[in-house]
Amino acid sequence: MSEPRAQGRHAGLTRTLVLEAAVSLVDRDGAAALSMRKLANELDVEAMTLYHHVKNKQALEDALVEHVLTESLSHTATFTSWHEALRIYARDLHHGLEAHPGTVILFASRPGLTEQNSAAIERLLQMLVDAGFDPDVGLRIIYSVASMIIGQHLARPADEIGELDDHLPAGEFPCFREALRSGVPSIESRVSLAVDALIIGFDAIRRT
Amino acid sequence: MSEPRAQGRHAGLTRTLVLEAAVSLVDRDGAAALSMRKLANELDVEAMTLYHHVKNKQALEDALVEHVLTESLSHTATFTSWHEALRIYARDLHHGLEAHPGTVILFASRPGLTEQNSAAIERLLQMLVDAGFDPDVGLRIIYSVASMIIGQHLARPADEIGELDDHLPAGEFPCFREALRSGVPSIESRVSLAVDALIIGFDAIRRT
DNA sequence: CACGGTAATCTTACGCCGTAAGAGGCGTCA
DNA sequence: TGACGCCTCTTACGGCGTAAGATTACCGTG
Repeated sequence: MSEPRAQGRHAGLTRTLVLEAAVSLVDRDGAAALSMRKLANELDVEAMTLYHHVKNKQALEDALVEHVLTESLSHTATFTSWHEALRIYARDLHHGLEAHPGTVILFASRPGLTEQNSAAIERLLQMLVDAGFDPDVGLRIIYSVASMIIGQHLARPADEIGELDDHLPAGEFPCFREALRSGVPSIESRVSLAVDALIIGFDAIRRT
Repeated sequence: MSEPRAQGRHAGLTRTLVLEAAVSLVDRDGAAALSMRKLANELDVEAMTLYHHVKNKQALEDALVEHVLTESLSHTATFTSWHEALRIYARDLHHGLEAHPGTVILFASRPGLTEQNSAAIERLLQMLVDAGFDPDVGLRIIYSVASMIIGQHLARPADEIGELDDHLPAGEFPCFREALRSGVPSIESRVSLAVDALIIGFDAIRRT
């Protein structure tokens, strides 16, 4: 909010500072509100200045995805079973997206194969193969868990169902309404049920 | 591509024509390439003309989601079991997204509680409740399946892994590489495995 | 046929957006 | 001191969604 800086006056900007400001902005206002100009404004800088610290907007978005993944998948615990490993991967991803809900839509449009994520996948695959899964089945298992978590975070039943509950003829969709008696299902309850089911199912498939 | 029409000259536009052109454009160039101006251009019309047929761009995107859902969930078969019902719901959604891959990202950002979808959910819930699931568990089951399908369609391993396979030190990620020996996992194989696992898991949960 | 209303279309304009091109001050090191 | 390179700003372009309003064709009524 200060006065415009003369050309050449350093602002002390850093790639890290840029990314942190971007995460804050996205957490506060959502990914749709992320623009180079708004982000620059938050940093008291002109938009073009950002291009010295990130290649372009797409690279910035990739970096945000990487930031969230690095933050959530950082620990290098060793696991006692593939169940536990999968469950912890799911939990970490879930918590990361919960901490930065605005970034979910970025996960939906960017690859997400960061260093951290590849390493986590490698560790998971190792455990799955050791447990008797074919490597390609193991990979599909990991994709299933990650896809499900991201998909669940994209779905906002609260947003969707609010309207439904109102402008419906009251006699329609009795089961749907009954299912909502105790409120809209929380993301925790949805993720938890799906992770449980997937792991039970994978275990059964392993034994065939 | 004809000459500009004088004001007031009718172009014979229809909401349906607009939506069909939008689906074609998105199927051809992706959702990011959908703009009111480009869509208008496809229809030989000025951008503002479209606003007589759709409220705004967001409503247009909602309508595209509805279009795909209506197309894929249209049939009203009766099912013999909740397994079968879930499986067919998953298959229909999967086929719909496969037919219009460009729209997947719209499913990720828009609610998607269309008439067709609500009706399909109601039918599914009915079967799940009859089979002994609590209504709220049934709803979470449906959310799990839908989220997983959409998440799987958002993930493009081919895009992601191509680069990985190249710029990696060749000694790293041995399991990951091994899992890719027979190629990147197809979306069919990923969806199929995940649907199987989910249904086995839900069945086990039901019996507890 | 005349006429008036309504629906469909175009025109113009505004404030956003990403970013290409280039100018200018500052620190550093020879 | 001078030269160079880094960081920052300025300007500009073409694209975006869409508000406001002008223009014309069509249709129902007398």
